[in-house]
Amino acid sequence: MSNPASQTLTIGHLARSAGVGVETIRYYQQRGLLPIPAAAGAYRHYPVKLAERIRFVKRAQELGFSLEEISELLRLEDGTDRRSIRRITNERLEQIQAKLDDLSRMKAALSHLVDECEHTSKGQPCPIIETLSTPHS
Amino acid sequence: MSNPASQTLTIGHLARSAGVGVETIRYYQQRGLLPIPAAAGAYRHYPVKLAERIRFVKRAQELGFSLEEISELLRLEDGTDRRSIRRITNERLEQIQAKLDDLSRMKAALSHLVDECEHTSKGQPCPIIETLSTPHS
DNA sequence: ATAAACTCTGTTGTCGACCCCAGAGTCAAG
DNA sequence: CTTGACTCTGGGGTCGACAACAGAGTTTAT
Repeated sequence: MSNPASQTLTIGHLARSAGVGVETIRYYQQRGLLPIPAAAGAYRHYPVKLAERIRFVKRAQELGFSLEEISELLRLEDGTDRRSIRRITNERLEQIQAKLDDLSRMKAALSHLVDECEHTSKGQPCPIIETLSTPHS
Repeated sequence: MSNPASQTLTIGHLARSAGVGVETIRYYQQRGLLPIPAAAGAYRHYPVKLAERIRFVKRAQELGFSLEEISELLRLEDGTDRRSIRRITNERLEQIQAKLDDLSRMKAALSHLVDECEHTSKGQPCPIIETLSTPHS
């Protein structure tokens, strides 16, 4: 405890304070999302501020950003290059839209099939199996 | 070519005729999605019919079924147990709906942010970065 | 008859985002 | 000063659906 400011934590405390596992932190370090502080003594001392950075990452993940995209965002973290930030975010939006369209198609197709399956007589083959069995519509 | 009916193919021909790679077929065999024909001679002879089964799998995958779910469906392939087939399909539909809701939330959040980012003055911090940096809304 | 192309079995690698373990060293409390 | 909880490095394992490769044997076309 010879730190002047003492605004540092061990990796375990940092992990708990950010709500992640220790391995997550180490993984982020490897990926370049977090700096690796120089070891003072045998253990490293992590600035408290890093907890914010970790939560940044976690929130971005909840919005569907990949760690790759997030490290791009982190490089722009000062917020000055808004055009780039919007570009990344818009790319994400396009991916989301594509996935939404995809899923909507699936949903429509499947609910249609369930519907048909419920309304065709028992003599007929099951439309779900039928559809999967024959060249695609 | 001493086959009587000769309705068989080598694995490579089967793969091409079904539009997949040889490894895919072997993988499906391991997973129990495809039977492993007894080897006649050194190579195995694959009934042409298997191509249909493979395409069944592929179409089901396009609709978002996992191989695990697909093997359930294959066990019901005769189409007699429609209730089970509908159950599986409905489960899939629920998963799809959940994912749709998820993505819609993300989309709303992100487009809102992009919008804000475009309309706040340059002196202010970028709202996208801001949002990612502070406790979640 | 020979070469190209294929098949067989079995193993390993890929992607993404971690989790878990081992073994050795270290720190803080009692 | 001991004990227990922690940290360090380095490795391996996980999930899903394959792809790639190795090395040996086989078939087919020329």
